[in-house]
Amino acid sequence: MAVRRVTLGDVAREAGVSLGTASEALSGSGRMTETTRTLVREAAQRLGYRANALARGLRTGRTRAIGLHVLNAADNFDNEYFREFVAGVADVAVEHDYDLNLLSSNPDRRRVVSPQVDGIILPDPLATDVRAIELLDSGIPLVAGERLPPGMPASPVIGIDHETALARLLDHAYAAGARRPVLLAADEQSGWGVVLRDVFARWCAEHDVDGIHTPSPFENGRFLVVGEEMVGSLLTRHVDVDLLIVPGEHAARAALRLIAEAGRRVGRDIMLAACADAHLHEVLDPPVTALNLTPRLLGATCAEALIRHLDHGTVIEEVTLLPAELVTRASTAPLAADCRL
Amino acid sequence: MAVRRVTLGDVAREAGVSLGTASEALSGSGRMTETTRTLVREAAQRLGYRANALARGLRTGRTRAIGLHVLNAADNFDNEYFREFVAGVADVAVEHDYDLNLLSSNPDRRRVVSPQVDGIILPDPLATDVRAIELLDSGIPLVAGERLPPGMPASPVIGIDHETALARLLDHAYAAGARRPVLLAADEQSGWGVVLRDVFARWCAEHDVDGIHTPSPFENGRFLVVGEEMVGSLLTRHVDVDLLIVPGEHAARAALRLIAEAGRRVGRDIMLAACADAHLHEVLDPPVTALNLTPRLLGATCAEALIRHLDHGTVIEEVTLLPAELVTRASTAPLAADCRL
DNA sequence: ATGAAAGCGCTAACAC
DNA sequence: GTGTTAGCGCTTTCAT
Repeated sequence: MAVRRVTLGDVAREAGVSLGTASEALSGSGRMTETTRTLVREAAQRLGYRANALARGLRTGRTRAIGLHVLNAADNFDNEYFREFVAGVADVAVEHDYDLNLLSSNPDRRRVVSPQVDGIILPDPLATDVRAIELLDSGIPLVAGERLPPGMPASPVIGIDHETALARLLDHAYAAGARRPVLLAADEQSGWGVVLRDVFARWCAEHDVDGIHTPSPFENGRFLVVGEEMVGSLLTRHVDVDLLIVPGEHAARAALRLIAEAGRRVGRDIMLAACADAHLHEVLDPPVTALNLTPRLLGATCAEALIRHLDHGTVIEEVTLLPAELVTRASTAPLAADCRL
Repeated sequence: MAVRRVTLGDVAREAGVSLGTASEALSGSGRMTETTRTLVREAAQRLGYRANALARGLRTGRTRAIGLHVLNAADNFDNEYFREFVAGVADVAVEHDYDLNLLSSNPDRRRVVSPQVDGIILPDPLATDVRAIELLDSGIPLVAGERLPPGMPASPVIGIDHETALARLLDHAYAAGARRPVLLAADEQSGWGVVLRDVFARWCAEHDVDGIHTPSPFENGRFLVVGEEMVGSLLTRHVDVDLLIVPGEHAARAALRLIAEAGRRVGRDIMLAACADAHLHEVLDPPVTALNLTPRLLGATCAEALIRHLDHGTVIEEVTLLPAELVTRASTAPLAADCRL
């Protein structure tokens, strides 16, 4: 099982030089005859030498790996948003020859070993996530991929300009006749939820509109179950709701069904929109308006900033916000004249 | 930037014991007074000690991380199949407190450091993938998540029983009137492609059916571009095609559009099915029949086997095949009587 | 230009 | 029961 690995010592012996020389020859550093260098290179090649990353890391304090904190892999991968974020990070990591470590994360249990990574990306930090807090406190270079909820240790953040995006969505729906909006969004444990709540409240006040905000569990496949009664009771309690804003594609799909079951029709007497776009929205019936949060770009930007910091010491800005784009589809078509408040 | 980390030496000094004692106290091994043990534990707690995984790994030869080889992260994450696979692996890794390393993989360049993982999962090995071959040869415990294409170094495999599944799909379509099937599937670089090709050929021979097999690029979002002319020309060259089998959801969606553009109607004069199911198939119009390859289960099974091997030395079977389920939907409804060959 | 040697933080074998 | 020590494979001074 344990294969005897070829070490640098083996290479040095094979090449007839000392350990230190072999090391420098391969790393390309320092002063050296081209002759010895190629000699060592050939020996390494011949033996199939591959440096032991652990030993190197122990010595240098660098691992050439970045960590991606994942709170609950199974649920998170259900979201296109998260998948795209990971893809963006992975893309950039590969490009810079960094490994990507999905940091295992049972939220209840503290880590007993420190993660063997040079830097960490923390997508969608949650206030209740013990491990995330641990990572924030660890002193390892870190960038949060979305704003931090209140109460968490500070950190550089790269996030989305939800303020502008949500306002634009609300404006769009308002123009189409919506006067009684409901926002189903992540709760205050997430920075996303906090921002959306605030923007929504402010917008409603400014437009003298009586909006309803209902914190909902984080968007994923389970929304189908959890959201069921939430949306159902909403629609029966507030029969005049004419705009339902849900977190993402799973909720949108569920909402579409629930709205139909409530005897209402999206595109005629009620609108539906999602805060995070996904391909699924294009094929739903009707297609669902959403905010394109450019998660792949966001992930890539986080990784880019982190790696640049690690490789060149570049300082990461305290807060960077990327714009989001409103993608309008049939689900927010103007209400029929006889359905307007 | 580089934070002075707390080492085991610090803990030992704080607790007033020696290094070795501190180590054993924390790892819970061997003989020891409860008193000293708690003494050390408390000191570690007080100092916020976190073991250095690198040093431990160097010493023990174990890292408690498994590697997942990803050929092209961006493309792969487009597929529900792959995402689910990763989610399954991640789930099990977390459960056993293993970290999951997405092994960065520029296929053209050899790795210069050996991956710091105890074992490797190789989903969908491709014959052309230099890094995959390298990993197979590395001697690191490995399990392939799908059968290996011919010519690759041997390895334990956990895959899907595509033989039974595809035959079942073909039988189903045959019963619904299909007599002129086309299989668009991965090419011979992938084990999946090879199996599908063989099964398809055998089935066609047995049923005296004139099937067409066209190797296609691996299923992902780019199918929309690549598959366009492929499907288009197929439909014009062979106007009597009455069953189109595509790799996955992206191809299915594209095919639906292309078939419509060719003036034909799925569910009436032509059938459509996919080799790998996805949620998208449920919401397409019409919903698309597909084989549920249970990718999450497959990923989990791979991880389970690998970790059991690493933790307990359990031998991994040479080949394990998981069953796939045929999920029939409207896209393979019986052909209208006047459209049958 | 090259060799020798120290030491990164940890575990395990061996003294006491 | 606990302390001492060697050494995992590597990089990096410091001599030569």
